Amino acid sequence: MELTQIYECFCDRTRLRILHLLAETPLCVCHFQEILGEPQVKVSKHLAYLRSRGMVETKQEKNWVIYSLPEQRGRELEANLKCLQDCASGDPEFKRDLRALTKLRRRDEPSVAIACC
Amino acid sequence: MELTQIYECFCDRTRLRILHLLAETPLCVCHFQEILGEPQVKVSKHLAYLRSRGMVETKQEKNWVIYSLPEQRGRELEANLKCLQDCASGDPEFKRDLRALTKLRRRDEPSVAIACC
DNA sequence: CATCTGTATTCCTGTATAGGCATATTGCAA
DNA sequence: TTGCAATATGCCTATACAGGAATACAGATG
Repeated sequence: MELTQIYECFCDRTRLRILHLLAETPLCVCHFQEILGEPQVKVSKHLAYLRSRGMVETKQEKNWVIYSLPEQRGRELEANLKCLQDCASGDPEFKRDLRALTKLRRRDEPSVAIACC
Repeated sequence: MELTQIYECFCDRTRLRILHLLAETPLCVCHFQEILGEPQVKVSKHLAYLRSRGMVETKQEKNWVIYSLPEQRGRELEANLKCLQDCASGDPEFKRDLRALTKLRRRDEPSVAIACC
């Protein structure tokens, strides 16, 4: 994956929030909708953008599509994801997202990524 | 500086090469032209882009304009610049740029950033 | 089959950029 | 002053998104 492609994926706030969440756990579209508070189209399009660039992978689970970070990540992607996590730790919005995720996981325990919505 | 703004600056190869060089030393426009092998307009415009976003600072030195990274860098910028340096170390083009810089500095010693071209 | 749910896509409009060419600008030197 | 060197800017065209509205599609369920 080209370095600039990584940064192209990173240069939108919604996509950053998505990737930040995915660093924590795989998620389906409706989870993103709920946590980010963004309309379905917007979320879906950004996910498509990320997928078209190999930044995320998908897996069909019944009616849902589960997004996750790729299993195999290049050195550069790995470094930048780590850097993002570091930067995110000081940002109120990212922290809020993480709290929302935690609450949602507690609610849906134990099968988060399956019976997701 | 907003995190996404950093990534917007990072998502063009020419700008990445510029920033990678600036992490080493301040430089004037014609140095960039020479090292990058890109036309003056292109270099100048990318530098203007970076300056308009506070990613670089300038200083007039006689007939030349010396560009440098800002003295004060936020935590996020610092982290991402470091990450960029790390990623660049494995990229042939970035390495070539660095070699070209070294050669140019040797040639222009000792007053690199002054009698620059 | 009919329908519902979750997700993707198409069409549209507005905005941002990339990069080239020509030209402007600024400071210095003869 | 005239001219040159270094740099910036305006105008142009092509391309890429962002985001909303409406619609399509696919799988599950009744």
